Amino acid sequence: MPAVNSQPRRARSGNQRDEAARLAVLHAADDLLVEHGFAKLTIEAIARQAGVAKQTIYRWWPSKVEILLDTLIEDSEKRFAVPAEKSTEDVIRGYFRGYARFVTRDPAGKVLLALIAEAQHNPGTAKSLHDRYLGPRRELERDLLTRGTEAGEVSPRLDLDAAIDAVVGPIVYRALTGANVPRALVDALFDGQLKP
Amino acid sequence: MPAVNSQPRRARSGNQRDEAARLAVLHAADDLLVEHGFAKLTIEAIARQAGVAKQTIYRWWPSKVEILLDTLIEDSEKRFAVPAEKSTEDVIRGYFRGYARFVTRDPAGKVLLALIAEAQHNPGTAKSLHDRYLGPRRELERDLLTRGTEAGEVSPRLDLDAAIDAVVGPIVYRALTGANVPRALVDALFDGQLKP
Amino acid sequence: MPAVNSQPRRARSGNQRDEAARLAVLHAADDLLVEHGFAKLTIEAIARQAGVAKQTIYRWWPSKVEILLDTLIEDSEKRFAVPAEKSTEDVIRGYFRGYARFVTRDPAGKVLLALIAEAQHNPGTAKSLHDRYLGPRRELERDLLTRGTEAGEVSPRLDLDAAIDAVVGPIVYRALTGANVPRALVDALFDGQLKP
Amino acid sequence: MPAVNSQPRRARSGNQRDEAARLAVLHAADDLLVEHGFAKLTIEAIARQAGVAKQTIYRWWPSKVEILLDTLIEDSEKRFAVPAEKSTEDVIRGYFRGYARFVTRDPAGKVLLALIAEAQHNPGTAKSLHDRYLGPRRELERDLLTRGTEAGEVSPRLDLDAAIDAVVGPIVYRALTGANVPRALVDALFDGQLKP
DNA sequence: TATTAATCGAGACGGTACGTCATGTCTTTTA
DNA sequence: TAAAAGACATGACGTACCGTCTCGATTAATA
Repeated sequence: MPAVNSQPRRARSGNQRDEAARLAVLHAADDLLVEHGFAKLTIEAIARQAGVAKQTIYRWWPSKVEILLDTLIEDSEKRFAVPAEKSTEDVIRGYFRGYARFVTRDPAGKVLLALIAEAQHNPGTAKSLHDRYLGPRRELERDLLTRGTEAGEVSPRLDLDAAIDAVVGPIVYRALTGANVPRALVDALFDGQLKP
Repeated sequence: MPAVNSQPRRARSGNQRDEAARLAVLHAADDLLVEHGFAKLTIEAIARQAGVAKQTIYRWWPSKVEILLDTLIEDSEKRFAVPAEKSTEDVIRGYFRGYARFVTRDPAGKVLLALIAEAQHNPGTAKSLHDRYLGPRRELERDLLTRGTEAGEVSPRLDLDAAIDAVVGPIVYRALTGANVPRALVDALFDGQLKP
Repeated sequence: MPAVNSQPRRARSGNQRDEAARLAVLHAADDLLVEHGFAKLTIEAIARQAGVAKQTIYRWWPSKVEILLDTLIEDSEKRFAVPAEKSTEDVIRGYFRGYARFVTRDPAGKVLLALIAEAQHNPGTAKSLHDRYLGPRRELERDLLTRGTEAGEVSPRLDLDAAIDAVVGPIVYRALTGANVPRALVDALFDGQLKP
Repeated sequence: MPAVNSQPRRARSGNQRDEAARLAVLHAADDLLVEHGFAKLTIEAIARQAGVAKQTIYRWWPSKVEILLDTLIEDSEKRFAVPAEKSTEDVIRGYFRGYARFVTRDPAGKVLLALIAEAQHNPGTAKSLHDRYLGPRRELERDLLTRGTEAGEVSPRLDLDAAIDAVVGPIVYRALTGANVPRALVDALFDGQLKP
């Protein structure tokens, strides 16, 4: 059964990890999740879609969760990075708007929702999700808000983590329950928690 | 493989649905979820644990999600009902405190988290969860808040659904990510959204 | 992937073992061995060819060796039974001629050679082959020769097992090494060992 | 995973074939066959055991059968050569006694049995076994017996190949079926076929 | 004294088959 | 007619080897 993606691909590079295979797996996982849902996201299907041997997947990823984390981390960085420099009110507000857009309208955001979901079923997923995604990102978010607070741009009503959860929580919860998250709602949450 | 739960049980009742079998399935599902996690919650395992034939499960429930919804609805009603009468500030505040307790500390609350999770993987689950649980409950929550607003006990900053999500969202999000939800946090959310 | 053998087949018979499935497996094993050789005789291929689930095979046979033993026992009985009644010289001589024909010219005889071969690779196969085929058959052969000796029809030069091996050994050895076994050779072995 | 056999070994010899690697492979194959049986005799296991890269094996041997043939030919020559000079009755009788000892009691004899077995599963093996082992050896055996016949030391009842098979066949057959081959049996076969 | 060419260990790769498990459907037997 | 029992086709799981390949290192013969 040949690869589904058609480009010539594959300059097999001997002893070294094959970057083309790595990308094929990540894209296949992404595609399958978006097109057919998590239930159809099996290792066999990924291998089939990517034109890759199952063993190649098992060699590099301990589970499909880690594959999804890899795609999530890459996609998040591109579409949804935590601003590392400026901490003005508008930048911070824009970050949360971007968050809402990511989890409700960007196909890549489905990966985050799927991983939060999977973490309920599987303690290992929970740990990986925290260690590799939620934890590091939260660190950056805290930095962002700390800098904003010091600059007098924002002023959280609650302790930092609680304040972030008070904004992010409703966004994610609505995404998980299939509701939309209009920009006005994000702004209201932001104003309520960070601009009082 | 005989039933795990030991009582003699089962006066097989021919013509009528066997209530003992129904209860055995619900308890088995609950037990398995709490003790071994969602991953081990298979139809086969439920049948084994309940000492029931698979077909008996398939006859009465279209999927294991509906089994869990049955247990969730029963358990919610017992431990976590939406107050139908009084709508004082304290009652409403108490309701959200109960919500937080349910999803973070009550084993039965794990069922709700598991169903929210499963809904990400499976559109049918999403529909059932809304139609049978989230929707009806939200209706009651809206009533509760409406009565509270009319009585001048609370005064939501946002439209009703958004206001409820602004309180429930952070609670559920923290539960989903394994964080605790101290009573003080619930109170702060409540005060911020409903008492301004 | 549908069954290869085409008849409508399969009136699935619920609680009871499905005889059609059993036969389909035996025939598929036989066919594959004869047409493609032992190397292609995998459980997956048998399942495919028989239009049967792998699990159905694993449910009833501990290994493909036992499948082959089943076919060998049935086929041997039909084509190559040990004469149970008469023990005249001609009957006994005819038996050994039949033996030679079976292992060198009958496709079903390939199964015996394959099992002797597999027994070298696998102690479990060796045990099964003895317990289910070689042992019982040797018992009957000993009876046959004992009756023949008592009737004065034959007179073995060696003890019974050695005498039988002195005739059967060359036949099987030549079959295993791809040589033919002409009738005259069988007769010469018979005359040399049993008619001196 | 380092080599299992411990000596420092291997002064990698650049341009030339590495004799140490060749021997390591042969010994590893022998060891694995004797200690763990044919089933565990995989190319990967040989490479592991020998501390050699798989490619080194594939470079020099087309299959593991050829490896075994190499060891068999060397070991046969040492322990079990066809007498090239004298052809007295005792020498010939001794040869067959040695044959029996080799296939039933010498670990190296297991290799011959394994190859006869493998030849049933694989036509390529059958050809190699004949071309490189059975054929040349049979040639020598015919010479031996021819010289013995001319010297009046033996007098076969059958044509040469049949006579040899009438002695060797029972020996090998009993070895294949796990029976012992006492010296007296060899002598009886020898006397019956070659001394009448 | 470089350069070339073949060897070696290592190990990634696309595959096939393994034996196990859960799915949802079906049938028989028992009460 | 409900329920226990369990056979069945389907298909994913994670593992083991297959035979091919490409690397970087080593070493002998050649230029």
